[in-house]
Amino acid sequence: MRLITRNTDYAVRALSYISRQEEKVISVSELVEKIKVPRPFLRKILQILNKKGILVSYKGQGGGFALAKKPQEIFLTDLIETLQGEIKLNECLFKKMFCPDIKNCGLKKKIETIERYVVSQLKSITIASLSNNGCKTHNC
Amino acid sequence: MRLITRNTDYAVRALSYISRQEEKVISVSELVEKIKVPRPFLRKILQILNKKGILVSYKGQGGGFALAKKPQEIFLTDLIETLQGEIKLNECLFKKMFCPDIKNCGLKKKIETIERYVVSQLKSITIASLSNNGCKTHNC
DNA sequence: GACAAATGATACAAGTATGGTATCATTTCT
DNA sequence: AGAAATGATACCATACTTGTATCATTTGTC
Repeated sequence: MRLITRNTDYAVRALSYISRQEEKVISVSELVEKIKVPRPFLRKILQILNKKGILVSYKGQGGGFALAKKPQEIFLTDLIETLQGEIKLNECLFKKMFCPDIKNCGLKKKIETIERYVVSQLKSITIASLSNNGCKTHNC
Repeated sequence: MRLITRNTDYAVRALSYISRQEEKVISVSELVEKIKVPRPFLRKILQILNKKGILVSYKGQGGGFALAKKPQEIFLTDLIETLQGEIKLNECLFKKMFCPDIKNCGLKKKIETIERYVVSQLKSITIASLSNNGCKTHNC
């Protein structure tokens, strides 16, 4: 059970790298060379982040990707939700089918509490905070 | 990203049902009928729990499964670890390969903190607590 | 002892998610 | 015109989840 999968991890690395450069617009070629991730997969990830308004893209020669927001405004939760789907730890596996009293389910309540905590913690992590602390080139 | 998968869920239902019966030994046939889960899959799950010492089994006519521990001593973490593997939210995806300073990685530290909280919360959940609260027949 | 009822062991398979590749179209700079 | 970049999209390999199927073994009852 992983909180963060590889596409989110790659996204963090890429965004983190971009945020540390003088030039705003960074090409996929440069990213691939610097953060060592598979090129076609990274392109797919960056295109998704572009559509979601986290990156802006520039086509043509000299083009590439730039941050659409300040690094301190890009939250880890945004990346996880965009690339892995909604953060939802408490999905009841039997829905309305059998469960006679879903509202008072003890397990569900417990997991909802856990989920709220996890989300609040992840929200406190931004690209800015990751770039400034710990390992700068690879956020493992 | 799910904290609890279906096999753990089935295990919870089965153990919870067994804990509420007068008779100690319950057959798979009875469980299948009462908690409505696929028979061969449930058998596989119960066999695993038997090997792990959470259940004891009795072969032959009139046989079945009984709890090997008191309901308040069977923790949700035991079931998750047995059926889904170690609870490990913080797996670094790049290991030693590239990361220059894994010890000080800000993201890793954050996720370790979250993991400790999640595990401590799950440890507070037992078969006993699930049987006594909320929906009794189906722990959704 | 025969038979039925139960679990033990194990191999197989469908469905889904993750991680990744390949290709062609489009835009833009020079 | 041509090169360099992204956009869109189809495809593929692998692993994990969620099962199914089958035969062997044990045990209680007649």
